Amino acid sequence: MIDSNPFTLTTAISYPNGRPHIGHAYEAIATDAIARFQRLMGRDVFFQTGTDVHGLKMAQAARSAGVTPRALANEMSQYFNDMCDALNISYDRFIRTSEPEHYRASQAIWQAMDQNGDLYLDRYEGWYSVRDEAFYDEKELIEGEGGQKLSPQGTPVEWTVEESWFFRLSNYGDKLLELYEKNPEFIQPESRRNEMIAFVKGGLSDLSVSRTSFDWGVPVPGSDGHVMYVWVDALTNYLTGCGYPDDAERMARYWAEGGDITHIIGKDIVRFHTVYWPAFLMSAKLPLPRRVFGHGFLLNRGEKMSKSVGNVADPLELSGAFGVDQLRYFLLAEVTFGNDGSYSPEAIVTRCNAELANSFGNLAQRTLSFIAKNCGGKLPAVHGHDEADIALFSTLEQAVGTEIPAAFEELALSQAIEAWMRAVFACNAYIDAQAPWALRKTDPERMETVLATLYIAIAQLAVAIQPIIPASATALLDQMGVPEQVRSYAGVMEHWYSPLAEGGFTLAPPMPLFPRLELAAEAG
RNA sequence: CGCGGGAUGGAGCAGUCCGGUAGCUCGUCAGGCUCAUAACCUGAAGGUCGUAGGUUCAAAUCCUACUCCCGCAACCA
Repeated sequence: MIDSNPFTLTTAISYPNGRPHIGHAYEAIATDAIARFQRLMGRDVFFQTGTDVHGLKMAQAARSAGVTPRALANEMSQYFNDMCDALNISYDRFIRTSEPEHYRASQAIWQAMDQNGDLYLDRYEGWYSVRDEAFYDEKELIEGEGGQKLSPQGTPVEWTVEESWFFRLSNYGDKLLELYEKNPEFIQPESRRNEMIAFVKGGLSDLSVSRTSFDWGVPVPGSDGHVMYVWVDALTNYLTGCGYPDDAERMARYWAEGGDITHIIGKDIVRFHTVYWPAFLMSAKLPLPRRVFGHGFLLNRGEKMSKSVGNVADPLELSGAFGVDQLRYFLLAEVTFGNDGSYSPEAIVTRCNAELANSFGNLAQRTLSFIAKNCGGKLPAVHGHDEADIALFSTLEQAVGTEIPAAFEELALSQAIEAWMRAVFACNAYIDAQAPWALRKTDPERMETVLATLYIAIAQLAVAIQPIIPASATALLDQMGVPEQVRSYAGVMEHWYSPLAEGGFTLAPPMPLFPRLELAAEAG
C-alpha cells in the first residue's frame, strides 16, 4: 500500500548555543520544500532535523548559567524545535543528540569502526585553543602583544597533551576519491566537489575522535574518561533516526545500500559530511548517502551577518512581519540554491507583492471572484476547448508536469519557482486575451469554457507550488474544493474538474490569498 | 605567490562545465484592459557581459596576465 520508494532527507543538526537565526531557517525551509515535493511525488519520505547538543561550548555555557548541560541543551533545543513548527517544517523527527537512543547508535558505530581496526589510542599534543576547540601547528600560530602565542584566529593557546582515540582517516583517501569519481552527484554543488577533491588529494591525516578534557558527550565504549569528538556523534544522528543499530527493518527502508539519501547542509561543513562521514560509514560497513548538498549563506543586504554588527535576522520576526509562506517563498525564490544570497525587508516586500500577491494571488482572486459573481459560485461547464485553451494547458503541462518536478528533483529550487512563475504569467496573459468579462455579454458559453480552463490551470499551479508555500496553497485548494487525492503532480493533471463541477461544488466568494505587504515603519 | 567567492543594461540575478543571434525579475517610459489585491496584458528604451592579450570561422562562455570587490576572530547554515 505504501509506496516502496523511500527517500531519506536531513538537515544538518544545529548547535544550539544561541537562538536560531535566519540561516537555520533557510536550511530548514529549503529541506522542507524538498521533503514536501518528494511526498507529492509519492515517495515514502523520512525527513529529520534536530540539534547537536554536545561539546565543550555547551558544557561551558551551562556551567556559567549554573545549570546542567542537559538542561541547557533541552532548553536551547526547544527554540529550534519551535522555529521549525512556526515555519511549517514537516519534519518526521526532531532529534537531539542527548537522546539515549542516539548514545546507543553512536557507541554502535564506534564499535563497528573499532572492529574494522580503524581506531587506536594515542596522545594528542599541541597548541590547543579552548575558544576554538582546536589544536594548531606551531607554524600556524601568530604572535600577539608581548610575544604571547595566539591561534590564527587570535585566541589564546596553551600547550596541551591529551590522550585521544584516533580514526585512521589516512586509510581512506583513495576510497574517497573513488567514491567522488564514481558518484559525481555525491558532493553538490560542483564547486564544493572540486574543493573536496583537492582537499583529499592533499593527503588526509588521522583524526582525533575523542576528548578527555570534558565529559559532556557520548562516552567512548570501554574507555573511561573519553567522550566522542563531537563530529563522530553528531554525524551519527542520521543513523539514529533511521533505526541504527537495532531496527533492521527501518534501516533497510531508510538507510539501505543504494538508498536515496540526501543531506542538506551549509557550505561550511561540507568537509565533515563528504570526507569524515563517508569514511566513518565505510569503516563501519554501512551504506553511504547518495548526495550531500552544501547550500550557500544568507547575507544581510550583501553583508555577512554577525551578532556584533547586529544584523542577524530573527526568522520568527521576519515571518511574523511578512508571513510564513512569504518568507519561505522569498528565500527559495531569491537565492539560487547552492549560492550565497542576500535578503532585506525591501526585497521580501517587492518580490512577494509582485509574484505572490499581484501575479498569482490576483490571478486566483480575479478568476474565482468572477465565477462567484457571474456563475453563482457554480463551476462553469466546458463547451469544447479551442486553440488558446489547448496552448495554455500545454504550457501548464510543460511547467507542472515536467520543468518544476525536474528542477525540484535536482534541488534547483529557485528554478522550480521560475518555471512556476512563467506558467502564472501565461495564465494572466490568457485571461487578458480571452477577456471573459467581454464574453459575458457576447458568448456566455465561451466565457464558461475560459473560466473552467483557468480554474483547472490555477489548481495545477497551486498544487505545484505546495512544497514552497504549503499553507497558502492548501488554503486555495480547499477554497476551490480540489479533492485531496488530486493534489499531487500526477493527480492534478488528471480529469478531476468535471466531476467536481458536476458534483455540485459551490465556490464561496474568495478572499485575497496574499495581502499586499508594506514596509512597516520598522518599529524596531 | 595563503584559501575561496564575485565582477553581465539603473538595481538584483541567470547563463560560463558542453563556445554560435545576451536572458529573467524589479525599476523607467508608452500603449491597452477594467474581471481583479491601484492588481493584469502588450510594446519600448537601456548592456562592446571588470581590463588587456591569446585560441577560434565564431567567446560572457576556453587559455594567459592583470585590476577591483567580498568572506576567511567570534556567533555561525
